[in-house]
Amino acid sequence: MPESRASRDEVRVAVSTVIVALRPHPRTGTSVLWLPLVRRTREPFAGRWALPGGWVPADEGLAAAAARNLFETTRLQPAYLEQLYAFGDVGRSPTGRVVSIVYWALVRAEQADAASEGENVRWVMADELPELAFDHNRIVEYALWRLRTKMEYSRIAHAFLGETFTLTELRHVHEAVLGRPLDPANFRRSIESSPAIVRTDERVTGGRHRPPRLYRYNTAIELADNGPLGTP
Amino acid sequence: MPESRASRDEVRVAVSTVIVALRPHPRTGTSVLWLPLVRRTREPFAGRWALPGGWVPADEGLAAAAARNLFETTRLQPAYLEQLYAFGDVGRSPTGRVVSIVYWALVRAEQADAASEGENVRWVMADELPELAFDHNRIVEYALWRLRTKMEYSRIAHAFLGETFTLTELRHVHEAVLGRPLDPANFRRSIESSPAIVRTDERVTGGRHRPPRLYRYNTAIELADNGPLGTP
DNA sequence: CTCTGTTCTGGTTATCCTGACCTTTACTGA
DNA sequence: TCAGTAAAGGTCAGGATAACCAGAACAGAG
Repeated sequence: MPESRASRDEVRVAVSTVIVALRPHPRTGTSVLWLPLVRRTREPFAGRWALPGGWVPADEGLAAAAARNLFETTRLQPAYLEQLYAFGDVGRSPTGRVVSIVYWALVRAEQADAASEGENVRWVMADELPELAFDHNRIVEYALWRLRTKMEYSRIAHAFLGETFTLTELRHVHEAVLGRPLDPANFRRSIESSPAIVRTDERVTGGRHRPPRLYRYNTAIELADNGPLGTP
Repeated sequence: MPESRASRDEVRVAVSTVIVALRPHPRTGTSVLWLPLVRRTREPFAGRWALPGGWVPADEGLAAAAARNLFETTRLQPAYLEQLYAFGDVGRSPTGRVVSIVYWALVRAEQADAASEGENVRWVMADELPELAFDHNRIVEYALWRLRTKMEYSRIAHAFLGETFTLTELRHVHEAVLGRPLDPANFRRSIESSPAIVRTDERVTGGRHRPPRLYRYNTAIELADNGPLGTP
């Protein structure tokens, strides 16, 4: 939520985005969830960390406004963007009534590494969040819950990976999101029975082990069932 | 969406509600989904049917505004109210930019029967909708999809029934929502294995058959997993 | 060249869940 | 007393899942 233009009898509309990336834990090295925060430069909550966002102009769609604000503050262009929830309690902002349409985005690890991290943008681990401005802690909590439940029936893991990937890479994404280890053999079976992911003939050599095959998403199949809205 | 107060550079916030009730089909007699529509009295779309709704005042929460608008236009007080989606495309309304926070509500059959149905409020079957104002057909379509997918893991069927109910009544609710018949024996097993619904010792006599037992929801258990927001 | 550690890959088994179907029970109304 | 109806409970096969085991294929050390 950006600067305030307080006024009575007016409901202002903002967009905020919860962005999630997969990066290694600094100590254990296992992949965990990270998200970028921006430092607020104005009141209210000046100096506090918050989710990237801004006001919605009259001539721009909600998703477009979320993506634009995200790019302007962090230079990130997410591989996945989905509406999460509209937060509109009366007391959310001390400077007037604000309804925030919150979006939820995933970025690939390469993008996250290349993203500008300066004075006012910082990546933090999802389970080590500081106290955020407004009700943003609650928003992040809800976003992570949605991520965990959605992973099961959708192909959102795709957003974290490149065009091709090994089964172990894909399994690491699932493990990071779900927070528990998965059996490699069973995971392989569940993926190979799904038409959304196809095996290629390519292999990856160079590791001290049997070379794994590369897989890719089957773009012809749309498995994620988001209902009549397509990608709501 | 109510009357327009067109102005440039301003994003107005409205709430609309998709309300669903279970009532018998006029010919077949089986229970199907119905929803109440209100006739628009002003431009744009004057004379067309639309979802009940209105503007959000600065001092009222989103869910509260949805419930109040719903009561004022239809006298309905839903047993269940949940946020569905925020629709905010630029061209939704011909009279300026409007972001509609759409809620989704269920009412019991008794309430639906007692509801005022006059010149400007009419109940229609979900699969025989007329052409609605704005993008409301698309909104209803999405709401019904959510209802069908959510029925599986939640206790929302409760909203359609009273305190106690027989398994057949509960099964009829599920059948109406899913649109297909369910095996009574298997349905019984799935319900009895769930801790959310408990069997009482009461029976219902009067039918020309073995008297069924009454069941009730276990209020101590919160099975519906709506995440950290509780009832988002 | 052989050995070893690692991960990939495929297979087996027990278990749970689901759907389809059948039988018995218990009531009302003719 | 009988017929009709729906409740209630049981069986059984098939599919999905989880846990576990074993061989295959590489890189690097010695």
